Amino acid sequence: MAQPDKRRRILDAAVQVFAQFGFYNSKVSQVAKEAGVADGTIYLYFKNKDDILIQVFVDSIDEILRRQEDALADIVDPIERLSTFARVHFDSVAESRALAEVITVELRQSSKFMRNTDLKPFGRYLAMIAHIVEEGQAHGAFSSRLNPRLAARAFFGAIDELALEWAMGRRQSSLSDACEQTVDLFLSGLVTRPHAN
Amino acid sequence: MAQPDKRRRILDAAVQVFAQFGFYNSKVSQVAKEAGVADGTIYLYFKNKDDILIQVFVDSIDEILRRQEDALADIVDPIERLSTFARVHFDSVAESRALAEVITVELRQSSKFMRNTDLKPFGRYLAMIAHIVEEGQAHGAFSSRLNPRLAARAFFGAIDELALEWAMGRRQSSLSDACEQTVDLFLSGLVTRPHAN
Amino acid sequence: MAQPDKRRRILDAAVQVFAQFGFYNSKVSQVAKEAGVADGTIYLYFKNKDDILIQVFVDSIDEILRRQEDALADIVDPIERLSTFARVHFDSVAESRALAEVITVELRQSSKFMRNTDLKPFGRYLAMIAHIVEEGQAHGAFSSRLNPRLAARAFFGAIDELALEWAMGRRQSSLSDACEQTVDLFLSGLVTRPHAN
Amino acid sequence: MAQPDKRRRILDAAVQVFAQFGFYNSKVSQVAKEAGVADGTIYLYFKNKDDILIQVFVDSIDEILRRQEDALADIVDPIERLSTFARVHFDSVAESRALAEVITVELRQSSKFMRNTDLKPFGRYLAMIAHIVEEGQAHGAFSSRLNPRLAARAFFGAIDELALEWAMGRRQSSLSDACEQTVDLFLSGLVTRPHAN
DNA sequence: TATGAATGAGGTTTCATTCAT
DNA sequence: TATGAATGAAACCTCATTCAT
Repeated sequence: MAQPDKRRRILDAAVQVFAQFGFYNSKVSQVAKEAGVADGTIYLYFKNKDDILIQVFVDSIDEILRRQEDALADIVDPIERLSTFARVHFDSVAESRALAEVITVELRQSSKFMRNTDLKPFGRYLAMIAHIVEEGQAHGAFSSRLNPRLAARAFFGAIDELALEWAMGRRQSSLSDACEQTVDLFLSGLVTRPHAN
Repeated sequence: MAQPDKRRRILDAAVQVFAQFGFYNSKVSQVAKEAGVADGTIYLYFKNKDDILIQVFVDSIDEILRRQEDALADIVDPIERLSTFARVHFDSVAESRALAEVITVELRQSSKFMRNTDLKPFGRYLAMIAHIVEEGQAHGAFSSRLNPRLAARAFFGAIDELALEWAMGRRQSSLSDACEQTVDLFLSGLVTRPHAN
Repeated sequence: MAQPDKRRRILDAAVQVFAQFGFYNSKVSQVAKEAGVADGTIYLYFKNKDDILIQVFVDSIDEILRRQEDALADIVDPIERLSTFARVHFDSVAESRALAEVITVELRQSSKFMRNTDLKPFGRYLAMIAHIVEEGQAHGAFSSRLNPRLAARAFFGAIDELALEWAMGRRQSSLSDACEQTVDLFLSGLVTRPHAN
Repeated sequence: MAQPDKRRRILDAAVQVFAQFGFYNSKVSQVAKEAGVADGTIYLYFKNKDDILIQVFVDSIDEILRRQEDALADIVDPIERLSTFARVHFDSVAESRALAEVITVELRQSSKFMRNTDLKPFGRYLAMIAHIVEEGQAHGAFSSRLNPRLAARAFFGAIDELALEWAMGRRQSSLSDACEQTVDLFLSGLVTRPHAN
């Protein structure tokens, strides 16, 4: 008792356990044990097991969204904005491989979750990318041929897949390399004229 | 009596059920009912519930691999090869939204599945893309700056994410558009000189 | 097909399988495989799984009863009759350890079987012993203090337990020794005056 | 809520249910109902259904072993020791016919149980008898012709069979009579000179 | 707030038995 | 007679959730 934030400890424990066993193969009692609380205590902070996963996701996306906003605040060049976005994403994922696995793998898993209105944060994340693309198009820096939402989705898919590869432990190069190359790949396709890298 | 291929009927039923409810929220008895067989019959053809999902995946990838090989057989131009690959992928996915959902969503879900040696077909799928990239680099058509495996993974992530968006029913444009734009995006990044589209 | 006695083969197979796995842990399909017949064939010769065990028992007891009757036919001395009985029992058991295990272990297992009227043969077996004791008492060779049925039951328990020990593979002496000593032990208690052995 | 010892209540319930229906024909839910607990509660105290039977056995043998040790503590005469042993055994069995049936019938049933190392208590029980015989032989009270382990096993078989007869409800005389006669029978065979009964 | 023993609904799986061939 | 694919009832066991303390 007396730990300042029990909710936080449960969420952290959940990330570890879900990453190792998968959401549906994880037991609430495992999470409780990892968090050092009683099983019943979980239900003082979360509605049910699903809710733990949702909160993990919401909290994580919120945190990354905050970081993205901070990082992008002073950048105006569209190309630099997109490349910064990718780097912040990779850096965030790199902080916790377990978290990366949970948000990229577990969450897609069920339409129940994906269709959940509480997952709007994910929509906001995609919208953020799309917005960067639109800005770039407005600036004339990005090709106007592309549908911003599709480009955003494809961009997210690419960086997420690379983060997943890294998280699953089959990485054959550093996250940093992956980041650079992905950005490179995409920027070439986006910019009206291939940027001199 | 009994329809000729009961195994096939069970797999098809499983795809429908898993797509609708998610693997872990699907009951074996639902699959049996959908397939029009008794619960026990499932276990004459599959080791257990997990095995059904694995076989869905293996069979599907095998089928798509076959299609890709057929489609690519006579194409030599690297750019065209990659764009054909993407189109075949989208076309395959378009055939069964349920199957798309299952192979893109359910399968990531558990490292238990992803690490399973039976899932080597997925590795072959990625290798196929990487190979196309390498050929392109050898031909001088694709930039040699890129790590083929990373590029393959990113490419797969992008097209898979778009297929997922389409499958999950939030598509705001046709699969066909998505295909075209993704290819466009990537090819611009890959080719040594931006191709005139 | 064409095997002369399929019923016999199924019974023999059942003895082997039941002895190894225990009745309730044996599968009808195992018995069928061991007997080299199809699962369904079993049901042409036996009402159900229980019936197989009952028939194993009935057949075995019938066989031993026949042997006992043959062996005892020409013996009149009560002491010799009892010692012969024990020897025939041990010899029969020694012929098939599997059979010994089935009839001594599996059959007690369920009151369902023990109370079954089809198990009368077991009653006949006990009655045979009791009869030998009664004759001995009439001849004045055995003490009349004893209740023949109790003595029969105790005698059976003793030789059966030794047969079980032997069958279960923890025997530390030969069946033959066990036989001799048991008879010795009992005869000393039965005879009006300790016989000179 | 919750009687002090739920484990005890489950064991007692199990004895009743197993005795009536046989182990393999008993359902865990029957035991739970008889014990007045939920099905799942069983698994807080026992690993699985098999474990319940094993614990019934281990607990019972432990209890009887304790009684035997108490009863034999002050007795030195070998003949009296053996006859006391038999009486304690019969008395223990007489306390609960259901328990008698379970420990004598169900437990033999499966080599899985008999070969289980947890059943060492049964070995200790046999060793106790063998020890009494050895002491008797050392004292010169019992014939040295006999192998103590064989005699112990035969003795156990005899008293157990009589206890079983009594438990199964076909008893034609009292347990007390059975006890007396068995002891009588055996002692006559064991003692160097027939004791004056 | 916190606990953790108890609950009990319900899923996966087994396997004796059937029956069309 | 013989087969063996198919059946489907039912049991064991798990585990998310509750609630008395």
